[in-house]
Amino acid sequence: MVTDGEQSGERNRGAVRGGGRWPTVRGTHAAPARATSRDVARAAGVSQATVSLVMGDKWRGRVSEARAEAVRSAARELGYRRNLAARDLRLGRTRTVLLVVPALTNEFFARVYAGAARVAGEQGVGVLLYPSPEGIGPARDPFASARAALDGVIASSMAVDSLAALRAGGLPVVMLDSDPRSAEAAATVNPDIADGMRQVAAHLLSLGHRRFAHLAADVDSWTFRVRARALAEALRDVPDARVVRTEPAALHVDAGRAAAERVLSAPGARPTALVCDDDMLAAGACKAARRLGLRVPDDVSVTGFADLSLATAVDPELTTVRLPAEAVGEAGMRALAAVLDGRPDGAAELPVSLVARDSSGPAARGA
Amino acid sequence: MVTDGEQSGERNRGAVRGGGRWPTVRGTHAAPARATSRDVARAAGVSQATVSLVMGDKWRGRVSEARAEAVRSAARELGYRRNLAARDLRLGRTRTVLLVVPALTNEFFARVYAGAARVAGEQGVGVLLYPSPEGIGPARDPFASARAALDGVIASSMAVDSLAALRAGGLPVVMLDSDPRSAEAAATVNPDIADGMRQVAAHLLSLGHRRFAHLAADVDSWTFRVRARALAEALRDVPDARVVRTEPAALHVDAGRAAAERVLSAPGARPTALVCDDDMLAAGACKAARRLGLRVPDDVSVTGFADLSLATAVDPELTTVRLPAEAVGEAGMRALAAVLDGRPDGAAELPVSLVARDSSGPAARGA
DNA sequence: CAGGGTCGGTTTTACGTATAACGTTGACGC
DNA sequence: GCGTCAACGTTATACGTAAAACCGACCCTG
Repeated sequence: MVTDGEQSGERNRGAVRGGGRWPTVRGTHAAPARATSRDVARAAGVSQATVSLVMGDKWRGRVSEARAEAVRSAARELGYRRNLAARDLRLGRTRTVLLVVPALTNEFFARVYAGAARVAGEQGVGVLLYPSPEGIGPARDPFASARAALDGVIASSMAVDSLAALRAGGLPVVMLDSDPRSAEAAATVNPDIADGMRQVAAHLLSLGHRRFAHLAADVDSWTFRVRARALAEALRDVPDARVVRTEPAALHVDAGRAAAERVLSAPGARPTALVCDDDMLAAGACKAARRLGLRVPDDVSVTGFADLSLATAVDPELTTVRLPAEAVGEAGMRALAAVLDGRPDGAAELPVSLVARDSSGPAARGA
Repeated sequence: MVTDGEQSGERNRGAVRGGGRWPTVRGTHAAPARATSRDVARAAGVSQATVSLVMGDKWRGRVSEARAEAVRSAARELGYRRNLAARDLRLGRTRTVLLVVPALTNEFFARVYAGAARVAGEQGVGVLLYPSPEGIGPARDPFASARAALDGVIASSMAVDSLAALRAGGLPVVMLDSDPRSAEAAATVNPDIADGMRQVAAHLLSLGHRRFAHLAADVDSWTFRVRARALAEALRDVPDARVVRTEPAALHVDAGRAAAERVLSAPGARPTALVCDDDMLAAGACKAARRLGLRVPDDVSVTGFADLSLATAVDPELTTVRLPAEAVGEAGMRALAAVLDGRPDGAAELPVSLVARDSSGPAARGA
């Protein structure tokens, strides 16, 4: 039934190739010599095409259960794994997506990446990173570092100001932290930022705070605009609540410290609560308070955003909003996979939660 | 000279394929329809093989300068880029390496990754990450998440206790932060940890410190063993210098705080300087000091290791040893590339430098 | 002038997979 | 008993590249 001996010459050649192709490093270096679908076919007594069908899970009405099982067990026996290069070549795809984030050294994005990479690993796709060398800010040429072909793009709105360059490549794009109504993206994934800020406001209001300062980040992106708007809306209905907005500060501890020093030493009634756009700014605000001889939270409360590890490294530990960074990455990757499969995906919104720690407390009486 | 019309049917089929293969997402979606080496060959009036030679930069004595230039300009004209899937298939390689690090959320490793990814990008290779889900600690099955074929591995000694599992795959391995004399790795890349610790010791000695505590990390890996040894050796020749070693603490701020509290409140003469294995431990030590009513650096000096962004986020800012994390990643990637090219690479040692900030100061007199 | 080398290319082939196109075998209705 | 159809597989082919094998022409050398 199965022609057997005729192909042995071909196999021998394969062995020779294996020996020559792998340079012997440091003396010993075994050639992997992986099994191909043809090897599996031979072992299972079927044709190569059948193996492809079974391994690709496309055999529903085309291969009998018995043969399918034979193929699977032969594959297991030989340790067969599909050659991804050959598969990609045949399918004309890349199994590679580009993740555009401002900076990996920002823990939030490192965690977004970790989440995306985990899902990508499950799906057998690779994640290329566009490492913006300059930190937070628009990436000039997202393709500069990724000359390789791509299947799709996941981008943070903090790294790209316009999708024009990305769309020019004709690639589907999933946006993170961006306006869900943006029609440019194939899908969007956002933590529920507005809700987070509402929780912060409710927390501080319940502690008796009425004079707020909003320590804003200087990044012009959806996620920060939402913070500002949500805070303003949450305080609108409280009769005696007031909020001043500092001039925007760069996303660094030191910029946060400088901005906080200014607002805390400004003339007039001092705010009793500093609502910061990010944990790094909040850490800076705590430093500022200490330098001015103020105690946190006795004299002034401080809240952050993100819940980075930094939040518990500083003293006092920060009250902050925990953003599901890993989940953002995971959802982004899944959304892109869906789009690539032709299933259009909509806008996902992920829940967030307030973590109350030591940097917030009751408002000082009559201060 | 070049047969021209005969192949047009083939090309037409290609166009049809392009239309069918790319699912139309959200209405408009242009098919990329990339140029192949054969298209370039036709445009330049040469054979496909010649294009391959020229693009692969292997034409030194095999193709005339005139033709090579013709090929290059035709390629530029058509926007030709090599199809990596086809290339990989032909060469039997993967252009993918695995980076095994304890955790991306550890800023040090995020920076190592960033460096490696940058070099990898230049070389057109992808970097797969083994994301150890449990934080610092040995990775059980480095291949579990990376079922794809690999060309090589870069691993931190903090993530793998033994190379056995990696070597079993028959892959070349570059080790980071590991014993350079280890014969198992094809190459090693290390920051000059010993020198860093010597600089710390010299700095503190010059400030008059004589009673030291070494706040050690509980990770059993080369990089931490070297810290301990180098500190001991640096103090050996100083007559009245004494160093106590705390029981090892996990690499977290909180563990550092707990260990520091113990050593600072132990009976007997209190150490005037806390030498910590990592910035996170140092941050914890500062918290501990404050809780015990001690001032840093007036009552006790604290030093860290790594120079993470955390070092300047806490108050006071940490005196620490700056480790060239990005450079470690870059060197690791280059070393692996060298090994893969058959050029064996040795042990690289990268310079480090002490950054003196506010957490270290003159030893308290007679304390 | 024969024999060999070198230069500058081309032809051909194989990498391993997915899938369109094409048999083969029976069962079944009429 | 014959056409039809479905179920089950197989054959053949193309994806785009790299490189081995081949080949003509020209040059040198004895």
